[in-house]
Amino acid sequence: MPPQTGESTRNAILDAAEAVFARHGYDGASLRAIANRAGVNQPLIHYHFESKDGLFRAVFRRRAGAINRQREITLQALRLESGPSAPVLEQVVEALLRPTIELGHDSRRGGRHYAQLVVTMANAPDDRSKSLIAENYNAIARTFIAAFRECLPDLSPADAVWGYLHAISIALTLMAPTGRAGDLTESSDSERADDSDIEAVLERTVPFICAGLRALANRGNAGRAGDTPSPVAEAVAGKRRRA
Amino acid sequence: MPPQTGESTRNAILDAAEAVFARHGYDGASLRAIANRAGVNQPLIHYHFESKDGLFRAVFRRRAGAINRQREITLQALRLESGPSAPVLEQVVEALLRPTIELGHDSRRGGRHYAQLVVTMANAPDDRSKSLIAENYNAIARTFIAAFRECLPDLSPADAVWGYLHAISIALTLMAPTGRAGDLTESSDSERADDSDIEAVLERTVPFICAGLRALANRGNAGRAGDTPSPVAEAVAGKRRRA
DNA sequence: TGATCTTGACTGATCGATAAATAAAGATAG
DNA sequence: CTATCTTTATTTATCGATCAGTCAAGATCA
Repeated sequence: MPPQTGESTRNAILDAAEAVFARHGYDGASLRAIANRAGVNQPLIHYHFESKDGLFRAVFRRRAGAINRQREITLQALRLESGPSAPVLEQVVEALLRPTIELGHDSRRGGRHYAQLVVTMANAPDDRSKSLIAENYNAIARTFIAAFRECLPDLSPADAVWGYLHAISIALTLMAPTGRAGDLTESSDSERADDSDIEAVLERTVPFICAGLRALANRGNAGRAGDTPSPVAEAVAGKRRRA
Repeated sequence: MPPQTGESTRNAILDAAEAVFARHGYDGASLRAIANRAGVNQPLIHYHFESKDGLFRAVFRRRAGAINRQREITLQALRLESGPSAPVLEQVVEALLRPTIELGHDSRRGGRHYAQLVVTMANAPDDRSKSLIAENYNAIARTFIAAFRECLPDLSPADAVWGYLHAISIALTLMAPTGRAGDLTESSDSERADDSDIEAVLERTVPFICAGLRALANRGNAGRAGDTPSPVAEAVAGKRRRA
């Protein structure tokens, strides 16, 4: 094979690595399998990326910025649009979710594989995963936690953190569609739960998260006022000390 | 070493395997590391569990039933308590969450390690993970999806599935506390977000999920009535076709 | 000429798995 | 009560395969 631009083979290796790492994890992925999938030979990976660890970090670095840049641009636009008042919570939550979900559903490019990789790493306990997640996602987390509190002034700092983590938990699962939603739909049901339709997913998920965030904001200052439809506080707090 | 009862060494191996699998994943875990941690030698694992895969499945099987049994017992008690009317949604959601969160915070026994294992497997794309998750958690999923619809008659079957998946996404993340909640709290904040306090976590998470479920139930039939505090539908549905 | 890529061979380590020997406990028989 | 056999539990030693990483020697293009 004649030498390519250099950049194109690099990307071919990264694409292959993204897919193999996503499917088999860091330890389960072999450089031989990656080289084979990329149509190159194994020493070339060391030529370009030094080591297996270097390749893994390169895979992550290539995609990491893109999502967060898109999130921040959208959020900035929402701030301009709303002027001095706070932006609409629904739009803020959508700005947080949409880039990840769209990437996860992008099967032409390797987006789906990267999505799977992030989901796994976000919940992995090893140092490599934790450091890469923190490096790439703590800044954007703080940005959106602050935005939540702009929309909901009653939301305490700690509750904003919890709300963000809940939102991200949901978003991560939606990034890597497994088809489980369809599996759990009974055959007798009129409509199937389809995790491949981005807009349908967002129309169900954004209101879910926004309602949850508003509930956190109203927690405490609603107190024992009778306007909440159920005896929530006692049921949760008072119950259980015996299993 | 004299031969033990057999059962005690089996459990020692399972405990060690649970911890090592949780930390390094299936491929990253070596039978030698597991044997070393268990205080036995490596071939004994094959004597008791046939193969690495057999050991892994045994680890999973040992814990899988316990959580779901506890969930079903609690749900059954709620049904008896409420009589002919539907049980309180908050209590149903708590019945779903509490066993997993308690297990994840149980550091004396290996519960924390198993929790970490489940979180990883729930989002992993390989066949072993998917089949084990489906075998052990699809039945309980259908039970709680049905319970949600009892509490919220307006909740469509598909929305109940989505609500359940969202709830489980959150619960899974809470099972394996990473301390990220504390990391994301600013030092200036009055209260820290602490993921180690089970009751505090539940008091924030149960209302979040219940509010989300109710929002899904009210989706559509609330329509353009002015009682919802924000222009939700248009903002989510109409926006975006340009990035 | 120099950057890019291929080929092939090799190292040292580690992996899952197996075979064979052994030690203790329990049953059985004289 | 004791000698023998069986079963279960465990160890030592080792096999073949595979892994990441290295090196040397060349090939192909700009």
